[in-house]
Amino acid sequence: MLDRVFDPKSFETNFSFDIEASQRNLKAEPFMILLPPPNITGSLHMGHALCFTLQDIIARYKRLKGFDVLFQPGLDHAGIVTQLLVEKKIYASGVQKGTLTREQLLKEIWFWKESSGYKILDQMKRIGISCDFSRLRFTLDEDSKKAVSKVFVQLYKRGLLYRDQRMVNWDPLIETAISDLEIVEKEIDGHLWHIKYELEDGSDFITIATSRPETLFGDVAIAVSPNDKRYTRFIGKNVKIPLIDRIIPIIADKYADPKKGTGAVKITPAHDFNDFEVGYRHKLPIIDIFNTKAELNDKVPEIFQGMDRFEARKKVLELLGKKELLVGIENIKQILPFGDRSGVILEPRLTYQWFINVEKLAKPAIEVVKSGKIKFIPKHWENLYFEWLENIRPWCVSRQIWWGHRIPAWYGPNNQIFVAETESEAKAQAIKYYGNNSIELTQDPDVLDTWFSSSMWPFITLGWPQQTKELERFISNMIVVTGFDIIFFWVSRMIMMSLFAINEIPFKNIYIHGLIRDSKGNKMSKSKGNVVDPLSLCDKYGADAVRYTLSYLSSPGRDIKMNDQVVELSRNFLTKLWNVVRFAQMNGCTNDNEYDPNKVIHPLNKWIIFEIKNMVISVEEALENYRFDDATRFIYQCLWNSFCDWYMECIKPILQQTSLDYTKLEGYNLNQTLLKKEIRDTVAWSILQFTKVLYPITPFISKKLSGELGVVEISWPQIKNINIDFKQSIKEVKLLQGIISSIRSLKQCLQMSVGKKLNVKLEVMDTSEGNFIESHGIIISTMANINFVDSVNKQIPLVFNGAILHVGIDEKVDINKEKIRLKNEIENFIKMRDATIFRLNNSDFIQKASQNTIEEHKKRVEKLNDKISKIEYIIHNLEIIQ
RNA sequence: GGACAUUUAGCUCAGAGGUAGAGCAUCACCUUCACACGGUGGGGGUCGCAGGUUCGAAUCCUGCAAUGUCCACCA
Repeated sequence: MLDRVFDPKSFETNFSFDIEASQRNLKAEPFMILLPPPNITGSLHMGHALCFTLQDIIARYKRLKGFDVLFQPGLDHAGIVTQLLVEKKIYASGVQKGTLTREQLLKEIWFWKESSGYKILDQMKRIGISCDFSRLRFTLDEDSKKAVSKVFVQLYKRGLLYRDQRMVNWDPLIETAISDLEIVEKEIDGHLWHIKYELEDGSDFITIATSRPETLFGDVAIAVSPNDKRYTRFIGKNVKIPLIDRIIPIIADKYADPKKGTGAVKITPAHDFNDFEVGYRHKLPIIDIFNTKAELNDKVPEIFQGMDRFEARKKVLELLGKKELLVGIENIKQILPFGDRSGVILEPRLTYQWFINVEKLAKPAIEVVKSGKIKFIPKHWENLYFEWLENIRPWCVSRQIWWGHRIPAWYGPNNQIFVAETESEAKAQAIKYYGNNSIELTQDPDVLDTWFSSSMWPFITLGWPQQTKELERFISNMIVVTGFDIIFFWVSRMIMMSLFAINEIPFKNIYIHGLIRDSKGNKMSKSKGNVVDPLSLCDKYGADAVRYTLSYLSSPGRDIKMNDQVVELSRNFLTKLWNVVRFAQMNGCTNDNEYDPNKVIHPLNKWIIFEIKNMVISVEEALENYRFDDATRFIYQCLWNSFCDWYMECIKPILQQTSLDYTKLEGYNLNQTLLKKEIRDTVAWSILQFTKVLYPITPFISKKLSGELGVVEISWPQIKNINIDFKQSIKEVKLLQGIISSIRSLKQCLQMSVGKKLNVKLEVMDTSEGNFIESHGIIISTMANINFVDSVNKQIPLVFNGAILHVGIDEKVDINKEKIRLKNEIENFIKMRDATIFRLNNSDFIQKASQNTIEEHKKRVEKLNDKISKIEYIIHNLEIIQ
């Protein structure tokens, strides 16, 4: 017997889903869910919980539907993040910065990974994610390394990957290049300083505006617009750079915008993307004044050398001020690029890096989505995908850090590059090239962008480059579930790489879920302190409640506002379910394998079977379309409104009765014992259907409760074989519900004294409905809390098909309220009826509306007329009493 | 500057060319034997605004507004 109190902690931790997650059926249709590998530095946040839960719902549903499901977990080595974290730890322990060798650092990181890198997997298990943990993959394991090298070489051989000296975004804290996607732009309050540059001969000066005065040491020209009359006379003359008096030319270039600043702009090719372009056009030199940490180098006067860029700015301004060359300061809003990992302002920097010419890879990737081979759900995310791919720029894939896939490129003495999967192959190439086998090769010190290996995740997890059975079976039969924020980083690159490396689409569907927000709709962030921790929610309400909430709130294209209150709702629902099973146990309802829903006789049983069948069909349809919200809602409504509020309440009086016998009734042929047995079996059967459809969403409680009723293995409901004719039963139960609701409303309106039962005289017409009402009187009297009597004095008649219920009322009761209520009701019905009649009288409507619609309208008028006349009858009688 | 999304009850959100929905909150009543994390009965909305298409628009189209997000640019 279940505990009186529903406490998820009492059973959730007892369950493990490892076995079913690893069970495979090679004869069944394959289906894979591509789990985005969390970082080894990660711990489970709400976004993970959402993403993984939705995937787990799909995985479990597909398993129940008989698919061969592969749901494989993985971990991402997360280059920069992990290296920063471990370095910080090492430095905190007293090690001097910069003294660590590459080998020492890598050893420390591997050690850290083995001791703390698996935390998130346990947290995933806590929320019931049923991956096959025996197939765990890591983006930096040996097989991944082989695959990464192979693809790198392929790209290189096809000319899609190259090494080049170009301007890149440089992170001076981590001292590495990063890709365009790793930039976060932030608006800050900045200044525009106006600085005088004197002409070489001292005869005049030109004033430029800059937000970065410290870069003047790297200036190589002043540019003005060729159309700017203010400056025409300066073009071709030379100026002296303030403080250092180096001579540079004034040039005309369309880049200089007369409307911006002073119209004259200093050109510093080494430290600005646009200036680099201008410098290139005018064949100007490039003077890089920073080291890798963005400290000033030996290209500047000695007092500035080694100075940080911001310190240098202050000093430059101070000196300019003293020389009266600083002639104005404007306050401006600036949008500056920050490193998303380091949080510092990035510097444009000219370096040698490896780039992928993604433009070529993008074309087929656009095509597979345009042609519908790959679908985004919701569809509108395609726009974002296309927009990015159509304007894509080369992807800088090299990083000047140590933790990651080492670039498989080696350099000979004259810097000749040898790209190969292994060092010995590179060596072989070198021997051929130099005709000499005593050549020393040095491997490129850099590693690849973490997203390079992530982009290969769909096929490296399946064993590529080996042609495994899994690869053949599951590639292209996948769904990926993720957030919109990594469509660029991950999704699009996986599509490009799969098409390139294995010539297959990696997956068919991309489900893009919403963003988790706090209850006010703000993004969750540590700095705001509004982060909701999924694991503490699990501790408070249970993992099932958290999962249920996420599923319930996952409407396509909408963000999820998460707070305790919504999880409470889920917990309440699960409590309800828990108590339903307690009821079943108290009434001896357990699973009977002989039970056949097609053979039930009692209309209530037929009706609830019908309701459940419909619910299952709806849930299936919803899940097939990834409408987790709908699926959850259908189950909720069926369990709570149909099963608990009506079915269970109706059968209670029957189970408690000792003298009820349906054998007399035509077509029933149910004696007391058989009837109760049929009800108990239907209760158990119904609950089991609920545990089945809920299993993908709330696996813990489903498993627990199903077990309580004697079923250990959970399967998807078999409802296709249920083919009884429900029509009559639905009609009867609706009649029953109508009668009960009417009496309840009436009673409430009359404000009868607490707990007092109404006396009702039942007048039965000799019809099947009449007989039905009479024989189910026990249900009506219990549910509506009335006594059936032979006669009543002062009464209100309630008219139904087949019977009139004369509701006896107290002499003192004020029936005016009831009259007002009924008059309002009748007014509404009349309005509705007249609107419908008006439409039917409209010749355009009759001509143009569909036949079905017209029929519906006619039926509606009939029904409304019937209701109206019944209420009129009651009002008429009320007036007589008065 | 460009694009996308959102706008429906006090709140959170479904819906959708033909009678405006749910949960929470609210009001009234009820400790009845599965459940007060419960039950019963109520109240509450010109579906952001303005046009258009249609017999009929909350729903389709156009424009606008507000909010959010992304991309691009900025001396």
